[in-house]
Amino acid sequence: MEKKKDVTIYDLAQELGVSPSTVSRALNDHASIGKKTKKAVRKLAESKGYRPNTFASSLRTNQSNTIGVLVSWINRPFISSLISGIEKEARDKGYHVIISQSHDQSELETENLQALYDSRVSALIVSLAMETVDYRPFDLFRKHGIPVVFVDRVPVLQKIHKVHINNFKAAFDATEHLIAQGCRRIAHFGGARHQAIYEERRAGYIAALKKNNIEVDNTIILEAESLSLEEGTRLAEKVLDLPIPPDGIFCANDTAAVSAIHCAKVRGIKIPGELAIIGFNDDPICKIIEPPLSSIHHPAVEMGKAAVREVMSMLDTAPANADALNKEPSGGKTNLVLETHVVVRASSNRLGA
Amino acid sequence: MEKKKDVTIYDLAQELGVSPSTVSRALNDHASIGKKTKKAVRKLAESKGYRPNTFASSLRTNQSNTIGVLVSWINRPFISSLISGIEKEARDKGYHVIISQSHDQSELETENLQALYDSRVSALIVSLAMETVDYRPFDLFRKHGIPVVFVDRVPVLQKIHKVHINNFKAAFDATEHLIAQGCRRIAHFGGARHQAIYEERRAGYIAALKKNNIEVDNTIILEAESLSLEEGTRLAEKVLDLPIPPDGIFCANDTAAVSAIHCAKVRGIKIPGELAIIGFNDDPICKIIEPPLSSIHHPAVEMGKAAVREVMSMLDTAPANADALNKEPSGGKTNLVLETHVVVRASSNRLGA
DNA sequence: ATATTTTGCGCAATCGATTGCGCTTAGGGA
DNA sequence: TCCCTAAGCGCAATCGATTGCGCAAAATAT
Repeated sequence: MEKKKDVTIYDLAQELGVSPSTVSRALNDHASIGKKTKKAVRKLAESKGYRPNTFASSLRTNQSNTIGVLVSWINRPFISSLISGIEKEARDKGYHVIISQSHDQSELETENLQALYDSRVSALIVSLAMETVDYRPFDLFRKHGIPVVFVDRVPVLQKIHKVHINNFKAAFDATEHLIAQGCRRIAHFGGARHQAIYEERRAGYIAALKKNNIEVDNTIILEAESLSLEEGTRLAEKVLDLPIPPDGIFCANDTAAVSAIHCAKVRGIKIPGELAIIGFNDDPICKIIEPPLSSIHHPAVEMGKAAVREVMSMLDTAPANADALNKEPSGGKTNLVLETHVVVRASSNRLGA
Repeated sequence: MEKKKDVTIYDLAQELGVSPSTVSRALNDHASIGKKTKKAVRKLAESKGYRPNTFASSLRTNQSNTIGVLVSWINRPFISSLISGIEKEARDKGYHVIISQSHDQSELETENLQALYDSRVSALIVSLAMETVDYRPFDLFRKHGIPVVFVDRVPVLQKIHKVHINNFKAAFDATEHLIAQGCRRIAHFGGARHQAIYEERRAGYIAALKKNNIEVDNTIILEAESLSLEEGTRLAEKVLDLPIPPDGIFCANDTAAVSAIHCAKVRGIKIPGELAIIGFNDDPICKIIEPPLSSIHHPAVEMGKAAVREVMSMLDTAPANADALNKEPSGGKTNLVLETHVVVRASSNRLGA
């Protein structure tokens, strides 16, 4: 076993008979170093297998070239695709990605926030925990000029950077789709209303009803904590037990929609004939379940990439956080809205178009 | 906006009238510091919101408290659960997790390996890319005494640390289950054979046939590159087009099994009556598809956690990689095999047990 | 009361890369 | 030929935490 001490710029400097500063600048393509010197340094660095010590560099420059990612659960279809996109885009730009999950709990979220801050991430990409209503923990980053970009589950604040979709419109479209299929009594299974995305989906749903002169009936507008399979089942049974059950359901996620389909099938209710159903997210299960589930397609991977690009541009304009004293650090705002569209499948297709 | 210079141990030292060394040792609970001093230091650190600079610490100690994770694709059910487990266990032990994906390409895998090495991860957890047959790039870590633990898709080497399942047995069980259900002509959809897990599953399948005196027919043992939905469909059509189609299929993953189910249904083949099917992984879709898909349950989250625990114990026994000169660094080996079990669902349940 | 440990801390070097400032030398202009 | 500019590099400090060695004061032994 070799004792393989890593080679440093000092080793290179000594071997070339120049100073470490020169080596450093040569490697960083600094303007004040001669062509031939640069070439020589790089060649030797290459041949000796020099690898910069990122700790030393980070210590000096106080930046890590790392993007922190904070999400609820990694093992959810939408989130894992989001992260996949983030990782790819970030790595292409020479950044590392360090992840952590909040398990949808605000407390864990705050802890992880602190940990990510401690590890001096260059920037942060966040999809909020379901519980979160207090955004103050994020000020830690704002105060230090560290870019924060929210994705999907974004706070209801104006002066922040966010990458998301138009939930109102998507929900509106989904609902109008059901209406177009002839539904006149449409239920809605939503998520916690303090989370903007769910409130907006609900609002879009209601707007669509109103526009089409359909009465808004609160007895068929239900709210779930987590929209899990179990909760979906509970909600589905609730509305199907009603004296006048709905003839359509718009679910704020696919999981609950799947439960609804199961429930309906168990009861012998015809889908979409007697009950049309549409979900949200376009998870893989949509194509698997029977009947295939209509849904709102969500550009997960692209959202991840877009978030990274957003982070990069923020990093460019508001450089080192050491300079963050005078200029409002991430004072600007962005509101990147990605496109969604209704994916019509058998669960809601009555017209057979 | 505050200029908020981070507080350092020097600040604390000055304010307390002690030396930085004392502060450092007090914070690290070093034995040679008095009780009262420790208490005082900690209290001040707390009140001033001191946060250690991990770069400085890492530079000095040459270790990052970070675990690198290298997988094929993050957005796959099994992998995302694996990572979820890794993240949780690692963070509980004060480690960060930095992830990267190989997209199942050896080249990208090697690149990411280098990047992870450059970022001086304390240890590495890997699930191989489908393509990978050359394990030499991993020597980089071995040579420097950095623990490497392989998970699930592990190399066919002896002297390494791995956490996986008994693929042979799982496949054997799956196949025997089909046999027990009365199947006598069982097809197998496998993955690339140079990947041990697929070769083992294939071997387990064959062993089960032989043990039950069933002829091994190579025309119904197929191999796929990636076992995707599309490939699954292709393979399914191939065997169902045969003069004597199979009465059972054991798929090396659930995705391909889902395709098989679809194909069979399209052709009006009764499942499980005329064709019993079992998959592998127990992905969420198993419960969703109709009929529900039997599968091999894979403890994904637990595998992730186990891998982290394994890494930790390696870190304990073979401490700093600076000492790695004399003692064979990660010279030992581990072969942690987690339990799997057959989950019987309708797709293979002919006896109605 | 003197000698000997033990306890508690400080000094200063170190980890490797970065960078402001200044010096040297080559080249151009008058 | 002399002065000046700019190109090309080096010096040394710096980032913040860690640690081997050494010293002084307090505690215990003789």
